[in-house]
Amino acid sequence: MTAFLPTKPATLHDVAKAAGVSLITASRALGNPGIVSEKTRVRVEQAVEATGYIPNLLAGGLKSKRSRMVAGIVPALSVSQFLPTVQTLTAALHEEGYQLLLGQTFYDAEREEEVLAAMVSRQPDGIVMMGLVQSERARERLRRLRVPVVETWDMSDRPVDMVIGFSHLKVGSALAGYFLAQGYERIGIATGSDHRAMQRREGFLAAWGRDVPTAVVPAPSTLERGRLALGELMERQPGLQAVMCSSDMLAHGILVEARARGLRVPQDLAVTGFGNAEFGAHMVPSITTVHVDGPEIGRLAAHLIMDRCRGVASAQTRHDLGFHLIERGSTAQP
Amino acid sequence: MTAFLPTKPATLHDVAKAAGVSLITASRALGNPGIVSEKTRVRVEQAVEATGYIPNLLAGGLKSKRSRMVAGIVPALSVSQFLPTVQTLTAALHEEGYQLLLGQTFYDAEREEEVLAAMVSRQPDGIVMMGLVQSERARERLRRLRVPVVETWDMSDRPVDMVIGFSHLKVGSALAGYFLAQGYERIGIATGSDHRAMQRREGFLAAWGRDVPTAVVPAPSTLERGRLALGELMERQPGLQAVMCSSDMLAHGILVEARARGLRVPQDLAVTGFGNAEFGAHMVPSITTVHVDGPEIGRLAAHLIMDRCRGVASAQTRHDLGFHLIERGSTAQP
DNA sequence: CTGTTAGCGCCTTCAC
DNA sequence: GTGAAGGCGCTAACAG
Repeated sequence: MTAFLPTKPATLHDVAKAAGVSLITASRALGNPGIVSEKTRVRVEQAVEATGYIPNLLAGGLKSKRSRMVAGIVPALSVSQFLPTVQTLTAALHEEGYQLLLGQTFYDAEREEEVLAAMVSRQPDGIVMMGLVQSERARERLRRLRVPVVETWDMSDRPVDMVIGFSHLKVGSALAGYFLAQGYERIGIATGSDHRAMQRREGFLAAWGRDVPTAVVPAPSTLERGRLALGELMERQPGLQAVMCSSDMLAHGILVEARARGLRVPQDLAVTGFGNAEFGAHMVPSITTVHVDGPEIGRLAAHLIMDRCRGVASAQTRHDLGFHLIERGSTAQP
Repeated sequence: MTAFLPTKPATLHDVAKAAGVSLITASRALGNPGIVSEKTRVRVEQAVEATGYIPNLLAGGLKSKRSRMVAGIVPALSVSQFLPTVQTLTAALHEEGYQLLLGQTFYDAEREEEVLAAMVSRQPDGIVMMGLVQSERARERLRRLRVPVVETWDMSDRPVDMVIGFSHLKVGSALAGYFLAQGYERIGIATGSDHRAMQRREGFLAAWGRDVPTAVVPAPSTLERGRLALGELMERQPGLQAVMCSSDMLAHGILVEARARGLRVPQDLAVTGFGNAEFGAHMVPSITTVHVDGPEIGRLAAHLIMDRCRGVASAQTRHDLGFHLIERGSTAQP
């Protein structure tokens, strides 16, 4: 009946007219079907079909103050560490009619502020950060904003709002404990330069008790940089027995370089990674690593934010998901 | 002066009052500084500082019909193939004050329609798809919408709107040509089940001239599945000499499994991948692969969409970026 | 260069 | 259960 050429997209007003009800009734039939009569609801739904109506969520958000968008901020999309988290976050939000706005900081505090400002302008119902918010100014602004903020992949006594993650210091000390138990003495560290990797190094050193030659590689952590790191460490530490790496890809590079130099792993050189990437479990030798439940971080972040939006906030602001060490062939004989 | 407690966030109205100008002048001072007087601009900027004003882009978008958001849709974030594209897309959009809304289809046509509908409700100024839009219904809807749509990582005679990519058929036939030139005879294919990988297989078979044993692995393509695929292919093709893989990670799995079985690469078994992942260049042996300029796809997509928004659209709707084969150690002696 | 007027499309508040 | 106003925050379109 109202099948005009779609010169102008249909608005709720058109739907209401087609259904013979008022605008607000049409709105309720779609947004809160329980409170209108069955008959009305059906007629409105038919009118939606007939008009090809697509709701404008921007307009809805303007009045209702709920944009149904969540900002998700990563250092860079190429940091594969965070991908499972972003994936489940996006999927869980989608289930509830929320969408993710993606931003990248490139490990730069200034860009972080810029990206956060850009996100905030879009009135997100929540903000999920991979890592802690670096800039103190940004932390302060976010606090004032009264928007749920979830920092992830780290732990803090003083989060902006909520935090889901684990202690990188403890990961480091757990690895040091493992190295000690294995009896390694001349060791090295190959690490990315980001805050979290450096925290793991700190934790390692604290438990290890003395300084350790360290090759710091710029982001992103690639296989090639792992290879170069081994070269550097072997020069600096004669008789190198074991290397702790800040990612599985760096560890992979160490394995490749070790083989190229004729070193047997783990007999001549032991290697550990971080992140439990899929490939590490199935290589030969497989890579000893630290596992963190990345997907769960994303799911939990989504739910914490959506609960806040619904007003069913829990008091718990710190969620420590822990980690565990997975011993594999790169440090131990099968 | 107006440093009240931030009970209500400042609006442009507050800024205008603080600056002693009208609302619209304040709007122009921020959105189009060139057309107001220097003095006015400075006063408005000071008022912004004083009030802590943060623009509400939702409200602006409602009136101006420009949301300054672009939808970016991937099969899944874990498909690392697309990451460089999404990364540059997001970054290029950010430069111009646009943000990316992220969606995932999980290779499912129904979810694709769902995600597109959700995105469209947010009034994006453009839509970037990784891959072609599958569902015919969704294609038709997108056409009506009069929103710039860029399909990527593929080529089509009949894109919804614009397409940036290359021909997967040609990639396949190029690989077959290479296999023929190398003199391989008993070969196999290990491939993901997605449309693009299957197109490469089709192209390969067409140029190869006869059927080839194929191990189809479910998404995502992992190292483990590569290992399993080699087992399957060796059973089905005695004397296997070479395997074409649909991704570098699958090829990596083949290499691992080959070594585990005591096969030398490339002497006993040659392997090719796809995507030119960083690790493939630096492993030993390095992986022969097909390179595609993923970052450029993202940049170009961003610019095509932003040009359309500015009305400076070019007539070219198909952008074939091509590809090239990179010969490395997994098929050739150094 | 600046201001007034009139909405964008929807949802909240209050009536009926 | 339904409806009539009014306004969310901002910006096009005209005027001055």
